[in-house]
Amino acid sequence: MSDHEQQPLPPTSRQSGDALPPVEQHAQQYETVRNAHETELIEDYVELIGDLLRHRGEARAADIASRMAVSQATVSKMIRRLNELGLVTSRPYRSLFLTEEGQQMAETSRARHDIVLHFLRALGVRDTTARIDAEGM
Amino acid sequence: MSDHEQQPLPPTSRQSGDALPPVEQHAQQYETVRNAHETELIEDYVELIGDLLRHRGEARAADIASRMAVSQATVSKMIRRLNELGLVTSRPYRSLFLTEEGQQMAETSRARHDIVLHFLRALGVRDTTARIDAEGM
DNA sequence: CAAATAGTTTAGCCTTGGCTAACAATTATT
DNA sequence: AATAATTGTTAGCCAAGGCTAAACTATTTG
Repeated sequence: MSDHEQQPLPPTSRQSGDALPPVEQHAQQYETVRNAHETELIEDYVELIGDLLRHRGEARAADIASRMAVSQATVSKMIRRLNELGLVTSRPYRSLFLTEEGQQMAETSRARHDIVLHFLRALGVRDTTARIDAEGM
Repeated sequence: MSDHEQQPLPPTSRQSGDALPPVEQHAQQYETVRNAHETELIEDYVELIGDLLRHRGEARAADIASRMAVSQATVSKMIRRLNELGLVTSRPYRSLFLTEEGQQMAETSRARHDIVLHFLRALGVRDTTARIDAEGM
C-alpha cells in the first residue's frame, strides 16, 4: 500500500466530482484559510471600532461588547491585543482610537464588505445584509 | 454621556456609509459568525475524509495530515473529536469511515462548496478553485 | 458631596486547534 | 525473520478567544 498520492492533474478548475487536487496545492489552500481566520476577528473588531468612531464620534468598550454580543472582559482583553498590534490607541476609561494602520485596516475591511454587498444587491437579493454578515461571506 | 445606543433605523438594507444597525441585530450577526466558525473546521475534516473515501477508497490520518498541512498529532486528536461527535468510525491503523451523519455532513458541505464554484465559473471567473477554497468562501 | 450606577480592568478558568517529542504498532524491504 | 520505514497515538506545551467574578474608576443623581 504505497501507491498513494500520485497523479498530478492538469491545472484546470476542479469540482468535487473530479479527482483530488495535488497535495501541495490542497495543503496550501487550507493553510491560507487558517491564516485568514486568524486576522478575520481582528479585522472585525477594528472595523467595528471604525464604524463607531464615524457614527458616534467615540468607541467605548461597552458598545463593542454589546454589539458583538461578547462580555466586556473579552473586549478589554482584545483591546490590549489590538494595542500590542499597533492598531488602536487607548487610554483607560477613554474612547478608543485607531492608529494609521488601524484606519487602513478598517477601510480595507469595510470596502471588502461593501463590495460583496453591492454585488449581491445588484443580483437582486433583498434585505440580505444580516445574512451576509452573518454567514461571514 | 447616556444618550448612547438609540435610533432604531428602518429595517432596510444597509452599507457602511449608513448608520449602524440596531444593537440586537448587529449582535446576532456576530454570534452567527462565531457559531459558523465552530463547525466549519469540523466540516472541512469531514468533507476531506469523504473526498478521500470516494477517490481513494480509504482515508488515512497521514493523508489528511499532509493535505491539510497539519501534524499527524493534530489529526489524531481531531479524529477523536469526530468520533465523539459521531461523525466517523475509526479503528487504529485502519482507514476511517463516515457514519450516516458524517456522510450527510460531507455531502452538504461539498454541495455548498460546489454551488459557489459553479456560480463563479458561470460568471466567467477562471481557475478560481484555489482562491475560492483559500479565501474560505 | 455622597451614594448609586455604569463602565473598565484584572484574575483565573475553560475549550479549540495548533505544535513537538517520544513511543507503539504496522507494513515494507532486504 | 530482522530491520527499516511509515503510520498512529499519547503526553505535554502554547496562544486565541470565550467566560464569570471581583475590584476599581468615573459619572450621574439624590
